[in-house]
Amino acid sequence: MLETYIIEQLAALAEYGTLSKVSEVLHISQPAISRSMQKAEDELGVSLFVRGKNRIAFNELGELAARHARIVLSAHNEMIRAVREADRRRRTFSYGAIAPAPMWTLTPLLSQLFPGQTVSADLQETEESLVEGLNEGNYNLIVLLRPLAGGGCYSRPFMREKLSILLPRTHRLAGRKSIYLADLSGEKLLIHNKIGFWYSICQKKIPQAIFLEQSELSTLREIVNSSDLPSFVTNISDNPADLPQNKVAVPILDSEVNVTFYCVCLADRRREYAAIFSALEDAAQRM
Amino acid sequence: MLETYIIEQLAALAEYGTLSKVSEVLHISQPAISRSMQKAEDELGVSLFVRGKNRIAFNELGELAARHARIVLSAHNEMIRAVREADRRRRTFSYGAIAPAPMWTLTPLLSQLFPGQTVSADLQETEESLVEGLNEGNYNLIVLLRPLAGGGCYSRPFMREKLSILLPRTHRLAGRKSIYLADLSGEKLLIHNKIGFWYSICQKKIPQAIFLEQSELSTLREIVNSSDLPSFVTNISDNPADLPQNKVAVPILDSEVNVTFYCVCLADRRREYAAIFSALEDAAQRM
DNA sequence: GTCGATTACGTATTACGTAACAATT
DNA sequence: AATTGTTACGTAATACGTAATCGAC
Repeated sequence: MLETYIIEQLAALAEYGTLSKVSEVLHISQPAISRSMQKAEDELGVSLFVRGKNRIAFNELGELAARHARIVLSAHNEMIRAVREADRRRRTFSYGAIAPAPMWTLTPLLSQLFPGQTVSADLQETEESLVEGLNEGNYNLIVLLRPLAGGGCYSRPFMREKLSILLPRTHRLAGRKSIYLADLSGEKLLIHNKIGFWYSICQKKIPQAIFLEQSELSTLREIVNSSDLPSFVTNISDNPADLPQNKVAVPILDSEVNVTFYCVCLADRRREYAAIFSALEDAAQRM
Repeated sequence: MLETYIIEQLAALAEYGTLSKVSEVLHISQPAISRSMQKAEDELGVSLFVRGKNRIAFNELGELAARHARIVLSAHNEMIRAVREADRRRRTFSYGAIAPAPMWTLTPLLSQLFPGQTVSADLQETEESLVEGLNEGNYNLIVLLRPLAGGGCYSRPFMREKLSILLPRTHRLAGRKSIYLADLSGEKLLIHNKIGFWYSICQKKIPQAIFLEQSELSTLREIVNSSDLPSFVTNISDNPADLPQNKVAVPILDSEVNVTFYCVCLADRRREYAAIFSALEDAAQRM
């Protein structure tokens, strides 16, 4: 029986050509490699090399053995990779979402429901990548803007989010009861760039607007508070009572920015995740 | 890195269920197996088992690891098998023949031409199995009754063999210059049963004959010499001068039993085996 | 009481590195 | 002189078996 370390060294010799090169790549002394190759021949009961006084090279059988060594090694590495990967998945609850708001509710909830597991949240801009991740097992759960029909999935609504524009009371639109995104044409707007699907919607529907992007949320808040530029708020991200005195939030009526989020999991996980859905139910009722 | 012996024991545990069973199957002590499994977990950095006080069972990750262990082991065994098989092929010259006569010439010749190699001869009754064996690499060379067209093969005739019937001078057919197999209808015939294609030809073409079979050639000769039953001789197997005084050899005219043998090898071996073919040429001229 | 698994411990194996050597470039 | 491979030798790692322990059937 050939031990793995010998097979590894055999494959390395095929790759690097000389024992000395193998020894420095694998951080093993040169004589050790030499002995390993002798042992390989001994265990196989076969000559694998043509040896000069200071040269070693594969013969035909050696080439064959080296090709097989690569195969064995790749199966070996795949074994280790697969087991570790399965373990990682077993101990992390990973979900993806189309927007940040649901994550503020979901992450704490999941941490509470699965105390042993790490909760990993992933913000994506497109629903396709989320659905793909769900089907490939990369996500235990995903949050979309619509229920996912068929495909062995189970969907459930759990949260509504409505976008408003935060305007200084002196702004030309501050008196409006409501507006459309199109009304903001030409404005300079402060915007967070890690907001999932919102970002592309706003880019698309506000003609000639200038977006002043900021990736740090706390920094963005400071800038919002200290400037007169319009920015976005939602019913979830911002409590109406906490808004600055000198500003007013005007609801935006476009249907694209008044959304319901849906939790989606694979159908065969529905039972396992029942606790999540009932907890979301409770949370929705308190909202 | 998981050493092979650990992977082997892991796979064995999946197969036999308990450490003690594995220990007796692999002839290793029970504590050794226990430690190996702990080491497997340690190296993978993952828990593979659910342990009771005197019970061990795979968990989900363990099942996965065991499945992969089987894969790794089969690649490992295939490596050893392939190398040893290639070595065996490298050191044996193996050929197959449709009849025994060519082997009497070929085997000594090949032993002489390839002194380092063992010559292995294989008698087959059908040409199909020979051609298949040639194409699969089981035979370096085969001997057929016809040249093999196409298929990347090279064919060369090297020997004729003609069948006669050996009759006591008192036999009703002993005076004939020649006969056909059909003339032997109803006879009791002594026959060797390891004669390749001859056997099925005779069975087929002599109606109502009774074949007294004998597998030992020397025994057959004795019986032939001490009885009055007809038997077969050929120009190759039997020198006319050595025939018993009280018997006569009558040629058989059926074309199926007056044959030319052809040596066939794969076309890309033609150069390598050139020495064989030229030696056969010489032998044929001396014949 | 037997069977199955683990721990403890001493032993034997063995894989390793260092050093020395031989031969090629 | 620098590089490459092998042999010799002492050491350190480690895989092993035996014995003992602890529970479960």
